Amino acid sequence: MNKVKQKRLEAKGWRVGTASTFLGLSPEEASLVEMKVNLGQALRARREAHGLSQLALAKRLRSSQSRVAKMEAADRTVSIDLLLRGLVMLGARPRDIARVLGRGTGAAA
Amino acid sequence: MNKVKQKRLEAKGWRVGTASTFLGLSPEEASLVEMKVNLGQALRARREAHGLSQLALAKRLRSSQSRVAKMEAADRTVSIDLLLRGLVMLGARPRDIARVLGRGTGAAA
DNA sequence: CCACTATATGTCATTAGTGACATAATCGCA
DNA sequence: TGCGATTATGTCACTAATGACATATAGTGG
Repeated sequence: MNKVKQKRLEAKGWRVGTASTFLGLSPEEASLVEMKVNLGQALRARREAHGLSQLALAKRLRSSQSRVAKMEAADRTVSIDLLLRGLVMLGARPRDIARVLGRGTGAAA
Repeated sequence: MNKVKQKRLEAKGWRVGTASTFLGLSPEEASLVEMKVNLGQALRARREAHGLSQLALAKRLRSSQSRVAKMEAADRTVSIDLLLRGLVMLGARPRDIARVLGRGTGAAA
């Protein structure tokens, strides 16, 4: 797991980083969180590649800046559905999304 | 788009199949529906591979038989989050899910 | 035919996700 | 330094998703 991702998780209280953690987080839950974080990062990357602010993207999504921020941060209150909608709105096709999901953090490996 | 998938979509009123349709369904929405249908099919395949009934899977998911049926049918009322939870619960890893999402129906191609 | 099992479909109360807003950091840039 | 733009975080009313239940529709074996 890379530094950036870990920091992001810890910041949101996912309790991921330091060795003893992952306690209380089943492998299944970990998989889902991992996917969500990857999608959040991909969303940010795409948004920036499009030269859009969070506010600008929010308008396209008929959402709000704060929610976009939470999407990129993989906040507990954002669904994967919403992340996918955001990515698709930024031109991501299913195969692009597939590539993002596949990005291993080395969980099982 | 293959026959089975199309039948499934039409049955649920997604109005997909016959040439003139896809009207009122934006490319973005189509992408999302397509992914959802693929996930539903994958869920059924995995469940059957595990020799589980919908009811048995429902118990593992702490859900109900009816909801599992709706998941596999890609019902409008089921979220992609729920589908992913189901798949992960059946042992699918992110890379497995990625493969499912990537299955093109020829939308953009 | 009936009994049993599995799946499909509709409805509804409870819960979780959402958009919107306020506010606080953060980051140039003059 | 302050100012404008961008991003982060907390809260809340409203909406959509969920589990549960009832019921319907196959299919299977007596």
